[in-house]
Amino acid sequence: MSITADLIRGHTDTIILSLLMHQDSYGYQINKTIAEKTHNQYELKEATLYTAFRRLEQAGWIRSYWGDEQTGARRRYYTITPEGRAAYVRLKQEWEQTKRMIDGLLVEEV
Amino acid sequence: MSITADLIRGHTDTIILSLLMHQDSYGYQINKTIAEKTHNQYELKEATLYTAFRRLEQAGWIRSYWGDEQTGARRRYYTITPEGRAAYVRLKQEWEQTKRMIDGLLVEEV
DNA sequence: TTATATACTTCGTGTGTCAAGGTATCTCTT
DNA sequence: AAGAGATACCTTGACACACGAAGTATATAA
Repeated sequence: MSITADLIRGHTDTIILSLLMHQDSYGYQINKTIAEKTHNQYELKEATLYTAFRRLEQAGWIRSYWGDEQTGARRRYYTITPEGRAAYVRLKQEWEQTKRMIDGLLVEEV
Repeated sequence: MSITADLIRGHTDTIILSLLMHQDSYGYQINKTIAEKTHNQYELKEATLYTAFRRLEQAGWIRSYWGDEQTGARRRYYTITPEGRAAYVRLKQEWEQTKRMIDGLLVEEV
């Protein structure tokens, strides 16, 4: 989409988990939601997105199931697990801490 | 040091440039300053640090010269170039933008 | 019928981080 | 005089995440 890319690295999982906190969703929709919420400033690359799903499922933080669409392409839905919710809380705290840390390191006066 | 690690990825260069905005410095000291400023929450691994220096010098954002220490280990000092200062301004803006973006994506209610 | 949107997947590559190892000098303690 | 610890730098190889590119398949709008 624009600038950002490497700066997000490491936050992908947190972002995905965050969206799943509300409700189950599937890859394509999750990405559209991200685009929407960031006013089209950001969108995950498909490969990144699906890699993250596999990683999160591997970690036991999400579970997946096929939707029962009668029409259109099949959708693989994801649910966040209790462990995933706990992980999200941790990751969010880490984000807050990291944010403060970086802010403390970057000088104001330019 | 603690938690953080992957979350910083991509901000290393910005942090180093930020410290060089004040004054010239050398690897070891830069790392100590980071540790100090973050209350020992964070410190770059040496390999990461020196890799970053090479990358930044390659990009023309910093220049290096040997200090004239009469005693103790030799020190390679780094100076930020005008291009480096311009880059820093950009990187800091990108950080602010990324920060807002991620904040907008992470739900409050847990 | 062609293009576009929806939807998922896999493979190979690149970049940044880091563990581990190395070199060398100085100071403080024993 | 020997040894430990701090200071200071450097290189190599491995790993993880992100991503470009390509492929599959269905539905709809032009």
